Amino acid sequence: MAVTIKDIAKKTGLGLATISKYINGGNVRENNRVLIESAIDELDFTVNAFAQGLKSNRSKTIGVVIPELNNIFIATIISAVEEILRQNGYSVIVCDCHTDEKLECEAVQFLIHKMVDGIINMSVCKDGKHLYPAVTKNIPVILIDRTIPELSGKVNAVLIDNAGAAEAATTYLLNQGHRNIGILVGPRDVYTSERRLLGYRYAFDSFHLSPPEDLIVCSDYTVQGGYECMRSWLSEHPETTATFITNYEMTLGAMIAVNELGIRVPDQVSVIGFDNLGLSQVIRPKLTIIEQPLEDIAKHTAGIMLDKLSEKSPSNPKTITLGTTLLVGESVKRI
Amino acid sequence: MAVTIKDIAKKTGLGLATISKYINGGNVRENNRVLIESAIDELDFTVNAFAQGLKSNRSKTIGVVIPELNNIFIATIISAVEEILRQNGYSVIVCDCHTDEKLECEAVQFLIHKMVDGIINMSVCKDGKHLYPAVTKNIPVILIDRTIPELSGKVNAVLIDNAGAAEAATTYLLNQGHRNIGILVGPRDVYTSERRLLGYRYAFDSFHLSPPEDLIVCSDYTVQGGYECMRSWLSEHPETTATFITNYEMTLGAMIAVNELGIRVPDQVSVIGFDNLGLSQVIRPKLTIIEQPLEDIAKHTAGIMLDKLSEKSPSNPKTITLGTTLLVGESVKRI
DNA sequence: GCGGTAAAGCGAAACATTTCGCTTTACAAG
DNA sequence: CTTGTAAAGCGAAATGTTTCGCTTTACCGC
Repeated sequence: MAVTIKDIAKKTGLGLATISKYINGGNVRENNRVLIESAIDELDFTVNAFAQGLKSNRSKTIGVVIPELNNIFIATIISAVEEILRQNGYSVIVCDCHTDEKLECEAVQFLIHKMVDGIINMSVCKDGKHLYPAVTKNIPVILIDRTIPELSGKVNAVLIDNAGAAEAATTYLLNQGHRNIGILVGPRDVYTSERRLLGYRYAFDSFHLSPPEDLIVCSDYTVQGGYECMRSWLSEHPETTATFITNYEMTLGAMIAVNELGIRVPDQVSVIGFDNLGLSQVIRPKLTIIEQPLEDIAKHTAGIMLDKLSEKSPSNPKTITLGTTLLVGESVKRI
Repeated sequence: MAVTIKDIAKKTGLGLATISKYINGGNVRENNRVLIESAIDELDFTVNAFAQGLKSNRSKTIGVVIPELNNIFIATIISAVEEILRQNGYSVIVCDCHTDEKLECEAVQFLIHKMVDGIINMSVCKDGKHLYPAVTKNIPVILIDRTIPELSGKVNAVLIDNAGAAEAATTYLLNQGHRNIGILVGPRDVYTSERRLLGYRYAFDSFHLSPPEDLIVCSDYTVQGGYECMRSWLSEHPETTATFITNYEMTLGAMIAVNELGIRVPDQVSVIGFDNLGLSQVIRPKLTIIEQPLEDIAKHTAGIMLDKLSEKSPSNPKTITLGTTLLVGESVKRI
């Protein structure tokens, strides 16, 4: 039925090995190259990826396991990673585990069955057990955004300097004269959340001040969470002069709350948000925000993966930590 | 190196065909089943997907080609489709073509090389040429959200009743006494855009009225577009009493503009938005919106795909059109 | 205990490619 | 014209599964 390299060999009078060599980018005599190419065109040949995989044990496919596809921060990174990988001939299988550890664990096994050559994971599970099957089989793994101490030395990671980002934002607010600075972080046990809170405390430490513990709030990284928190800050803690919201969704929620209540930013309250995505650019006053280098995260992730897949002997895992930028807008007032 | 069914056959004393049968869910004598299962456990056997594919010519993989992964409407649908397909053993390869026809065309060929069993596509290309290679090879195709007349009868489609949705929204506004009703649609040549504008006109027709052509605006389905358009309506067309914004991003942009200008909704202007996603639920006043049945779109898409893949002889392509719901909130005033 | 029948089991061939270990070819220098 | 060498070409074996067309087994009712 289908056209195979045998047919190409027959048509050109060349051997199987030569056709195979041509396909895999090997050198072939010029006239034979022409011959092969015209035969391929004429018979409409395409190589059979199954047979290739069977021999080479490589699928040219990468598995991606994420907590929610339906999240612009995650989708933006994955979209950029996918683009680079596809340009290099790799397809990307996406598994959305809906922030469920069991589904995440199953997703990893599913991907291994599907013979993926590597796995990229923004992890839900804290101890990394779900990745053991991949590590055991020497499948390269790259953690993004969140690291897992138990897996240190076994897997790669591309992170951002969360503590540094939060410290920079908080320091900026302190330098502008603020002291009653609220911070809104995500769930207590999420890596980025912990680190961002830590950075906030560092900044106060540097100023030899204690942070206002009343104004430290853990929420859940959702719009709803940001909305509610901002309302309660404004009503229950009117002493709050500045707020630092540590992710995109919560920043939006907080700005909606502010708008609804008719509170003027930065006159009545200063705001530093997180992530320079879609809406951040439209909101007025122009937000002062921490910008994560999403494009760089994607580039490094794809780059490390391609490196690991092309190297003959396995090298040591890499961890890359990228810096963030404080984009100064008009949402912080000097007091 | 790897454990194969031969090893299982050897260990259990059974034949190759029996092991294969067991793996594929065939009947096996109870004691043999136990024997096979313990051998599989002991040797840590997993079937080799390449060899399976080579014989069966099926990858149990579906390709998805979309304009932007980084779009909550699209990501929500894909996430739900992926979940259902994965539960059925299918993996999903995502190709984000960044609203570029050339990339879209390449993505389809890429997926065919990757031996996908089916393709799901929210199409950028208007004439469907990019899908010919798939149609020719009898690979099932499902279009979502946007149809392509040229491909009618050759591919499946899951759509929503765009005209009906727009007609319902417009009729509602007319019934509330509005006449100067603005509509903001997407790019002129996008299917959903055309249909939604058509529905708007139908509604005016039913009332034996002509729509206010000044207030019909084409934008680009982005937050920025919604923001700018709402500002210009409010300043250049103060006669506007109601607006119908026909997608999620533009709805957000419009609401930001309204908030910034301190315009009261619905007292000064009534608004009907589109898509009951994330932010729509947080914005006050509670928006009156057209809700698309995202979950149903996903269910039907995955369902049709699984049907097509399991049927022995190819049946005629299906087109499903789903209805929308007008969720009445507090953003429309009776005048 | 026997015969009949449905279920279960079997081995070999086939799927399309890459790789191994050679042999052949081409071409330049002497 | 000969020789040496690097480049190119070659066929067979191997990869791990499913399918085909049978044969064997198990079990029921008589």
